[in-house]
Amino acid sequence: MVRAPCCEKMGLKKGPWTPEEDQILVSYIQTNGHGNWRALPKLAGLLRCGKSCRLRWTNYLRPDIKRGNFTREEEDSIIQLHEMLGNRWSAIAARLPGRTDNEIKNVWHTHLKKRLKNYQPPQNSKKHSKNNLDSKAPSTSRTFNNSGNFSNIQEDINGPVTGPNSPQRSSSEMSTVTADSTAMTTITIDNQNMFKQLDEMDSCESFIPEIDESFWTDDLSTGDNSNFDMEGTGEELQVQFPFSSVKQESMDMVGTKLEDDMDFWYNVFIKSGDLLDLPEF
DNA sequence: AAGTAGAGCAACCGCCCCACG
DNA sequence: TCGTGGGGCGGTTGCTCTACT
Repeated sequence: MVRAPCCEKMGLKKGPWTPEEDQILVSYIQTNGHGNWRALPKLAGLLRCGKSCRLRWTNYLRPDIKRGNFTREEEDSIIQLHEMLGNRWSAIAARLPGRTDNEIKNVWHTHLKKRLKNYQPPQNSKKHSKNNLDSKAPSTSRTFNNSGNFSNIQEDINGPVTGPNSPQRSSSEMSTVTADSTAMTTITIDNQNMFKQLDEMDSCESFIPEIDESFWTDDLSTGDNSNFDMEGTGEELQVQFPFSSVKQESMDMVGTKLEDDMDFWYNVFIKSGDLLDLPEF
């Protein structure tokens, strides 16, 4: 069955909104609320479809929208959240008060992608052959490199990571930390668990610590290996950073800024999986 | 000053999810 | 249980502005 269009095309206006239309929409919603978007334009006397009204309201007219340029902090947050959530713009927007998904999406495509590209070093894609990755596995393989950046190898191969309810997700819950002897440590993340964790953390505003580039380039550039005390398990996990990184001393996830940051990544990369499969280093 | 290219951004399109009857 | 419609989301388009030649 062919679905009827969301609005009658004939006679309805498209394109940029005029100040008069904005005024009508705002005053109507302030008086009556938006209720049924499809019925709203008729009731308000607008020659627009409900979808257009909803978009205009949510992306531009809503009183709680923060206008103006994005701050460096906001941009950093977007980058971090995008690493975790992928193109789930609404989920990212939910963590940035006053910003809309559309705005974030635009900023990403116009500014941040370029910004990331500028310091994204070349990857050795041979290290991540498709054979090494279950094509149906709900995981994203991220590779730390010498600059401390990481890229989404799995996304490169299988397309973008989808949301937590995507039917493409399988029930596989394996998380792995692997390393080769040359240059990179690859951490395969179970997205299903990760998203579940993120959803659980929605209410925790302090979930994401401030991490700037110096976290990677300064703090993690002095050591060789690191021992992580697995939180709550008493189990010690040795993670080798072949880019000669992390401080030698044992880290207990509390205290210094470095340790707080590692706690964050520990939550994202390690704790998100139920199993750790640690091959020999 | 005029033409062109690129960037930025608002808005649209089409698909998907979910509530409801 | 299934069909339907509304709302939400991500991708894309196209207009406007600005910088450059």
